[in-house]
Amino acid sequence: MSPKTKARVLEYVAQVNFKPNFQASYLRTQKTKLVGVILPDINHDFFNKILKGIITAAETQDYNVLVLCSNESFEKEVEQIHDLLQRKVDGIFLSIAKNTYRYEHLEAIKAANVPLVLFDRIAKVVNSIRVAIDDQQAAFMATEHLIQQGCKNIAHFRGDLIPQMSIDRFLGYKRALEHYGLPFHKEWTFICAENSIENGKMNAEILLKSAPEIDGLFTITDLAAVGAISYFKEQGRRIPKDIAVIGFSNWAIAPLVTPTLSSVEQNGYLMGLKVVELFFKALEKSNENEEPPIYESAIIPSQLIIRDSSLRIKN
Amino acid sequence: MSPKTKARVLEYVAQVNFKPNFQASYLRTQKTKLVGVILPDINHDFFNKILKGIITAAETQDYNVLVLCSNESFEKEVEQIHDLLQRKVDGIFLSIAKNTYRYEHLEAIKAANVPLVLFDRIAKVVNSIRVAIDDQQAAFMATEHLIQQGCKNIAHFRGDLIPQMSIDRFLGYKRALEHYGLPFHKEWTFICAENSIENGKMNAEILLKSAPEIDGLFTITDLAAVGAISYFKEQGRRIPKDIAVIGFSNWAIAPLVTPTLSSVEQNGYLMGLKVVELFFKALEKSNENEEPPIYESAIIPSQLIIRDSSLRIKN
DNA sequence: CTGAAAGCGCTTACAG
DNA sequence: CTGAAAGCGCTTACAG
Repeated sequence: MSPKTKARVLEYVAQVNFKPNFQASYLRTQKTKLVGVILPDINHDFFNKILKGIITAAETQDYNVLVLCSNESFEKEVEQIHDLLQRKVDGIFLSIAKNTYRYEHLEAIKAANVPLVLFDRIAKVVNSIRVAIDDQQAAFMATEHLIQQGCKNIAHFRGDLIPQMSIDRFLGYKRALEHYGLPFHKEWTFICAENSIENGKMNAEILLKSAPEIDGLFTITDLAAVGAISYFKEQGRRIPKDIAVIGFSNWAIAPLVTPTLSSVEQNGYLMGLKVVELFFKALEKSNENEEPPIYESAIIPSQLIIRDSSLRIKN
Repeated sequence: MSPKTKARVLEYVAQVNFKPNFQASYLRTQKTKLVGVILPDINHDFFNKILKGIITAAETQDYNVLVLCSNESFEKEVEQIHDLLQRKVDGIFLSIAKNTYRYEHLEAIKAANVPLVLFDRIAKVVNSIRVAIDDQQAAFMATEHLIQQGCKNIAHFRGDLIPQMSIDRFLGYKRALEHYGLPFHKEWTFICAENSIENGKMNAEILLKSAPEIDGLFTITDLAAVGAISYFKEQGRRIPKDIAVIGFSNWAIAPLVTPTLSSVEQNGYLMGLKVVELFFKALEKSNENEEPPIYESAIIPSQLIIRDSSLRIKN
């Protein structure tokens, strides 16, 4: 091909704006430039921030993101994993559903040699790339804060029994009580089966009737805290003077409710960026074909956001 | 092939759980079973509900959804449309960015013979499938409600000048004033350039200083309403007695703020389902190859949610 | 260095 | 009705 011809061809390519067809190039390269994300919930502040981080970071490398929603259903999660494998995505990012306790579907991902990144809702028994916050430590901080505000009888609304994050936040709460020499009453821990205001309200009612001496509450979600506060107020308890409350996740509603809600901020956007970063690293390494693979993990820092619902001592 | 062999083959197929490779079958069928969605914003209650509807409906037909975010940028939107076309998605669902006022990129979609569904943020000049609410009518209802609550001097915080929805809500407001014989003061209409509480606060300050006689406010978003209310309260105005306020979109925060915020509920989930439904219809029709194509549209009903911020007359 | 050919995993049109 | 072959749009290994 003469340089002249070459120039003409290149010019033509630019002119018609030729772009290779990803679908076709897959057959040779075995790369789809697609990643799949499975979220347990879509109408969810925190997962949305993560999603935004994932989409933003993926785009920088010409990756597109398939978004699926398991609706907190284990069966759906399994099905969707297999759909994504069939799609031949280059990576799968998963936050596991609340009632997922078996992990064959995750092993299938590994068997297919597809990088798996677990985020936020991770499974400790599955070896994989992980991005999460240190829930235990964050819950410790939140409980410690209530103690420092003078609370002596601190209750906890936890999540379901299975999810690791729910266990860890509970353990952080318990550890803080022990650390500061406060008694742990197991009947002051309630389960919020679903993430809703109503659930928080309901638990608050049972709690207050059985243990009126409560003066502090740490809840696994902000919605539960909002529900609890609304019940406490109905019952004439002053927040934070009679009962100090702190939630978790720092949802958009936290600064808007009355009193404004203290919470633990998790940087979801950063978490999303990190998920993609570790995925790209794994992709590179997969070329080197190390055996056994080494899975990187990342802990995203979380921080206390103190607002009116727990602030008794002002300076 | 003997029936026996056939049975054995089918058995084997079931046994190894054979699934065709979508990527490869595309080459022949020219169908990717992928649709692309471009949202102007991801951390956004309403768009999230739409997204959930889209993902849910698409899944029932084995379609997967690529989610992109234009971040309200026209340039990004153009780029992402071309990415999706390169991906050979079977359909594109778009809610256009605030500052989009040229539509060559949408014409490119049509030229590529890819069904386009515009939702929520539609462009009236582009002929395509559309799913939206009747913004003008909804804004009329909201303003009418304030009038019925006895407001005489009603201000409006509108959106940017370009988006159709922003224009329509403004027109609905204006039409209601006219219909009920109230004067329209153009200096009582303010632009909320961004969807934030701060913006609402800021506009409320200017408004109250220039027109202290204001006794009603209709805002284009709930966040703007929340901001305005907080400023009014700081200034000692009682809500709704001195100033009645109604927002738009009925975000999750609306029932949680104090006073609870009246708003216009838009059923985002239903809108998402409808987007996919009209897309599937268009797919079927495209086989019939009608010329010129007829674009179906759907109007999703919206409804007033009256809460404390505007309710003066209780019965 | 260049260019033609093979092959990725399917589907479909066609020959037998 | 069955089965072999062609072809979708790329990339890559290879022959010239």
